[in-house]
Amino acid sequence: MSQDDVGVDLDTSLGYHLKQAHSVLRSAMDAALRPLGMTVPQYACLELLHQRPGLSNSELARGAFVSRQSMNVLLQSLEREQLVSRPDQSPAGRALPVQLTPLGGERLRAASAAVSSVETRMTQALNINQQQQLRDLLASCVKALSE
Amino acid sequence: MSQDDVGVDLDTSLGYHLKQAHSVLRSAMDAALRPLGMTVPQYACLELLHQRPGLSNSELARGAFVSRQSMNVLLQSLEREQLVSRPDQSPAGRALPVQLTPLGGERLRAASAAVSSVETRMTQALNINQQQQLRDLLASCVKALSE
DNA sequence: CGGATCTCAGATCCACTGAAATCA
DNA sequence: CTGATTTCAGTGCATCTGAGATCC
Repeated sequence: MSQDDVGVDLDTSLGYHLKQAHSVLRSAMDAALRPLGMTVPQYACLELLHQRPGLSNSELARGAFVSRQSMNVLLQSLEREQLVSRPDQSPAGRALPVQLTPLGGERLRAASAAVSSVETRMTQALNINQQQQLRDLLASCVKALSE
Repeated sequence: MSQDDVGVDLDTSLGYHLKQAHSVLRSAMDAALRPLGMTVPQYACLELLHQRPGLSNSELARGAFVSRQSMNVLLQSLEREQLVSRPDQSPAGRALPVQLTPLGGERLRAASAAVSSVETRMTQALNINQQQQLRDLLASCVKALSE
């Protein structure tokens, strides 16, 4: 467990810190959503739909950082649970706009509260400026890697 | 795609930015390691072993943020490829200390170079102070969530 | 390009066994 | 000192999720 050997690369690697933070946050969100019978990808999908109603499967997949296939099976399960609805026929083109049902909105409120408390806990040691800094720095990294 | 509706929560959510950054970085690392025939978890395991030789399966799992079982099958594949070695019998207790083989060290060097170039690309828009800030802010989040 | 299905690899959960440390 | 309890390591099994390829 000691780190007094040659390799301290991990401690200076941004990628490692990013991976660690993501892992810890993911675990905390899992734990917070489990009592509600919801998974993190499901929550992400519902949250996305709340803010951008009528997104297609592919758009939801991109927004939730999963593949189209994964989002499709996820949507099927959400449809079975009556949390979202899709028309049988596409109104234009091939995309089927997904809508949040009233029940879906209800479940989302509870899930949002749980997730918000996790995020609050995560950022409790950071002031407003630091939170903004962190968002900006992460956005810079994303932008640099996407170019 | 427009975001002129009520929900802008995603843009202010640290969790979303974290998820996005992690996703983009993961994709970039996947792409960089693919030509070398290596996956991200494999690289993480080798890098960890390089810096802390003799770690056990469980310790490697914690360090790479995967389950013990996943790390175990990963180690089995690395053993088949002669990149790591484990004694048949445990010298003490039940833990089998894992060692990097010369071939493993060789492959790791190439993989490290590929990953480093990705990390450099990611942080090229950030100066030294900003990189340190980002590490510190992420560490604060991890610490807050772990308490 | 978007949607749906099939198939496969990867990861996790659950449970069991074994060994070491700790304590009554 | 001994024996019970706790903790942690490794492994196999069943299962689930996610991604790729393909077709429409």
